[in-house]
Amino acid sequence: MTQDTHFWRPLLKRLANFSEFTEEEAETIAGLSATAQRLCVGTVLIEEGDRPEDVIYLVEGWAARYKILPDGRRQIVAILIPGDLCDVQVFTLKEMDHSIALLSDAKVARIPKRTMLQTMEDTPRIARAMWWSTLVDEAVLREWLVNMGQRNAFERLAHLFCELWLRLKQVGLTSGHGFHLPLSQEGLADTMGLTPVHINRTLQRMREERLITLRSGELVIEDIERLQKIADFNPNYLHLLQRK
Amino acid sequence: MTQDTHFWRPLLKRLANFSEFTEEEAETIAGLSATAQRLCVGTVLIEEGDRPEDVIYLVEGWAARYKILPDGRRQIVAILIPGDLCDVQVFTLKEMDHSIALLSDAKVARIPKRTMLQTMEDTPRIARAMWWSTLVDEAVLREWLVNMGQRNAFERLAHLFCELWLRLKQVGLTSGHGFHLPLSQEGLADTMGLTPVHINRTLQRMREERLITLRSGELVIEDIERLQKIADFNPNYLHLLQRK
DNA sequence: CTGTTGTGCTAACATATGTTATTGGCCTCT
DNA sequence: AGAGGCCAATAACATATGTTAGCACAACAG
Repeated sequence: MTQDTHFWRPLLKRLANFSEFTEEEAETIAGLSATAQRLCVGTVLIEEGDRPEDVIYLVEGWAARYKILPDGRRQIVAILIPGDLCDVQVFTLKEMDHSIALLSDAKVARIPKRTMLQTMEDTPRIARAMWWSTLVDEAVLREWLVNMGQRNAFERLAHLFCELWLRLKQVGLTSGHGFHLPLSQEGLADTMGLTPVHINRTLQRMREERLITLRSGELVIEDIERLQKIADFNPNYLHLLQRK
Repeated sequence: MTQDTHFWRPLLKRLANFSEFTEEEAETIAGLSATAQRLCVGTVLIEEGDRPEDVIYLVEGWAARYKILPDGRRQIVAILIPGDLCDVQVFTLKEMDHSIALLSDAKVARIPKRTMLQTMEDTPRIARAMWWSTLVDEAVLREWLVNMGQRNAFERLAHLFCELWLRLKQVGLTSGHGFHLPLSQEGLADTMGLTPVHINRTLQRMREERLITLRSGELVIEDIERLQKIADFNPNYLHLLQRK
């Protein structure tokens, strides 16, 4: 366990796209949990069928929501980055219909059910902001569906990179046009509904065309405008305030 | 405009999967709107970029959420059937990131923003049920993503048919193992991220294998167990009470 | 009655992506 | 220092799905 008062920065930054909080509200959020836990890559946070007793808050590191098919294939249906909450509403649905696991070593905080429900009841503005973030998650799912249904491998990967870059920038985790991407080519494949071999081919082409650099988990987007154009990337679905 | 006291049956049936309502609560829901409007196929209910002032309730007929790409391709990201609400939370996000249009002639009721917000505030149990239904919509999106990412055309279509059958049964719109399917092969293609030609091929194969009959918009599932097995259909994501 | 339009169906061919296999680099463990 | 494991890279080949085109039929409008 570690202590760190800056836990909640990224969440507050994200929610600020919905509404600014007062000092008091920010403190309420910061009071949801004071400690975080270090966990290592691959740790399964929540499993399909579970009825979790906590909301998990991702302080550092990446995680993924995914489903496994009977024959072992895996589809990642969402990527979680620092500042993301795993299912604010986890108590509304009776049972998890998917699993969540860490994509990298990470630091997570747990918010007990009671605390969460009480806070939502006592501070409607915070409750609304949390719901807002759930709705944004849903919007992202819709865009991913468009991505899978209508775009080819090249456009699809480009779109993912554009999205991740914006989301990471929002919480201050980019450096210039680059960021740390803790996903192997197999992880990317499971995200995009493609095979690792084809992800590799596609990455090679992106490098050839001088769109990106990717070495040992560090992605640099060399030409973001062209990448966005290729992906037909329109950030409206992220519902950010600053349309940039 | 027409009057009809049974408007709200399908919605109440659906929400019953979350919680039973008292007589009084049921009346509150029925009081959300007393009139419905007939509209014809293709009518666009809400367009990307809109800031709607009403929640739309689908009384009869089908609708689809979709996004259009710059080159005209369309991806359907959700199918709405009677009893479905178009965005309870429409006022939480500032702007629509997708459109909704009718897939058939339909009857819709409009619930004014004020009424909706007031009801959510006054009757927390109803509010929670509405949120529950939003979460189920999100779960469906996740399953669709798995469908697109991991299943081939045959399995994918099979999965869609299984889902639609269950959802329609829930609101009493099936007859035996059949139901009315107001989607052309092009509509199915836009839903599955495939071409109409390939949808046709796939339907032919389903007929050959005696899985379905489909003639002039009437679908009959001839062997539902086999279809579910092919699709690897697990209804848990619909979060129904009766696991059937 | 006749043109028009939408929809379903089929065929021949094109291509994006999957499959299987091999290789080499880089860690980590012993 | 060697053994084992994970990951990236590449090649040769297989196949699911896309593309383009054409025909038939029903619904509908003039």
